[in-house]
Amino acid sequence: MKNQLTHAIEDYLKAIYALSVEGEAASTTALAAELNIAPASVTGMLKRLAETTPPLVEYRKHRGANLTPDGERAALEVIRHHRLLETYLHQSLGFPWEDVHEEACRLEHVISEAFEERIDAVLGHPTHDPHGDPIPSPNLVMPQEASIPLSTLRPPQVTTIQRVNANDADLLRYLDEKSLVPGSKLEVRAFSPFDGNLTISIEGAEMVVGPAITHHIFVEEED
Amino acid sequence: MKNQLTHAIEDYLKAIYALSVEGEAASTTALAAELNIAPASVTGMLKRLAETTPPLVEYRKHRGANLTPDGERAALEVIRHHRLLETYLHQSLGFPWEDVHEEACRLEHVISEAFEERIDAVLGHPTHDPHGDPIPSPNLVMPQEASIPLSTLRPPQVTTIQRVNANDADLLRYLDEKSLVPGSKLEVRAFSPFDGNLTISIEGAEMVVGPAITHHIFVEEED
DNA sequence: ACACTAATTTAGGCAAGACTAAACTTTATT
DNA sequence: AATAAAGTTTAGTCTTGCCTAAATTAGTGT
Ligand SMILES: [Mn+2]
Ligand SMILES: [Mn+2]
Ligand SMILES: [Mn+2]
Ligand SMILES: [Mn+2]
Repeated sequence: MKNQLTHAIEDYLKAIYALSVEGEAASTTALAAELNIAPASVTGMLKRLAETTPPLVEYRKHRGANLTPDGERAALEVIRHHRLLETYLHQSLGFPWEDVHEEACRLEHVISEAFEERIDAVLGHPTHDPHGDPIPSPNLVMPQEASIPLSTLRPPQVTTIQRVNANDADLLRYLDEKSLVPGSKLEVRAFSPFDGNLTISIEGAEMVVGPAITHHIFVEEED
Repeated sequence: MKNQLTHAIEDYLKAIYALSVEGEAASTTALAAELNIAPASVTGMLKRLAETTPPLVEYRKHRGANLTPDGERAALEVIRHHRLLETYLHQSLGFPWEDVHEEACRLEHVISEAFEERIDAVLGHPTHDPHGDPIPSPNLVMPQEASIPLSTLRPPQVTTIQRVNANDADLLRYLDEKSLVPGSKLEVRAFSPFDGNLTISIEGAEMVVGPAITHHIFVEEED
């Protein structure tokens, strides 16, 4: 059962997990883009992943890939490592939040279960990483949470930032400066049609933010 | 200058460093034993390491390998990572000292300079790892320290444990139990010829230890 | 000097993971 | 339904890092 997965395989599984939300298969090109690998290479790897014992993905030519239960478990294990590491790097080692992803992406493949347990304990069993993404439980269940893009809100509206979905370090640094981080309360004051700008007030300050930003910020869902 | 070294290469350089104390070249077999790799494979790697730009080792057929200045710098960088990590795992994350080596051996190849600096700062710039080995300075100078095997002492003698040289986890666990760790003061009370046993008192307790143990314990040198 | 042994190298192979170029499907457009 | 565009797969190569078996070299004792 405990077959040693390579770093490469773990990254593939993680990417497939991320791209196959809602049961949709992850396409070859999407994976290639996500992983920065040529599409041809992805095809090769998907075939291998579908033929391991036990198979880690279900793969149909030209249709893309889905994780098998085994594959999903392996993916969640890596994601748990990743998110715990991000949290640890940020909270305990003082890494700026825009830097944690890259470091965690290397460490995630290498830490032992003992390491995982220790940082989990030191952090007090956190439920979310610094970007607001939920951390899978020790028995690998991913908490299901609903949130909607800030870009879809219309004034007047008060809400709280749940999650920030961005990889670009510069954008993350900017968001941090403006307090556009998980936990921040904000009020949507105005909406401009055509350009989709929102006027919001957050932490006492008022600001206008365009869709290139509001698209990446997820807030609590209304009832 | 900053060529990306692979994990495998880093482990070779570290092993060559360890085996080539006093300028002696590291032999193929010794490296093979240290790295758990077939001698033939070691030969192949040594040739590659001697032909990189810049060369990392100086290699002469049947004569073994020495590090070039570039190779030594790379080795010291990895050793610094390793020893800082061991210290961190032990002190900050509460890993038992017999487990830190294995974990550090994987992490050492993967942490960034930022990570290195953070844990160094959190630990207060430690000079020695949990086994008493000196940590190379940030600019990669290895402190030179003299110590002698406990097995060479003869009563009566009082000394302090400086360093423990062992990889076996069971032995390390045992030593820890008996307070045979760096920093412990001890008194050599008696020596048995033929079997080489030493009677020592440490932390109030008296005990007899054989050469299989005293060989691995290094104490401060007399003047 | 010679032969035996231990250490080392050579030769040939394999698996993982990547790439490019070319061929082929699927999907979208007209 | 025909065709163009986009997406995907096949085929062939490369590098890294390891392996085993066989050949060779160095070192030692006589
Ligand atoms: Mn990764
Ligand atoms: Mn884990
Ligand atoms: Mn290592
Ligand atoms: Mn470093």
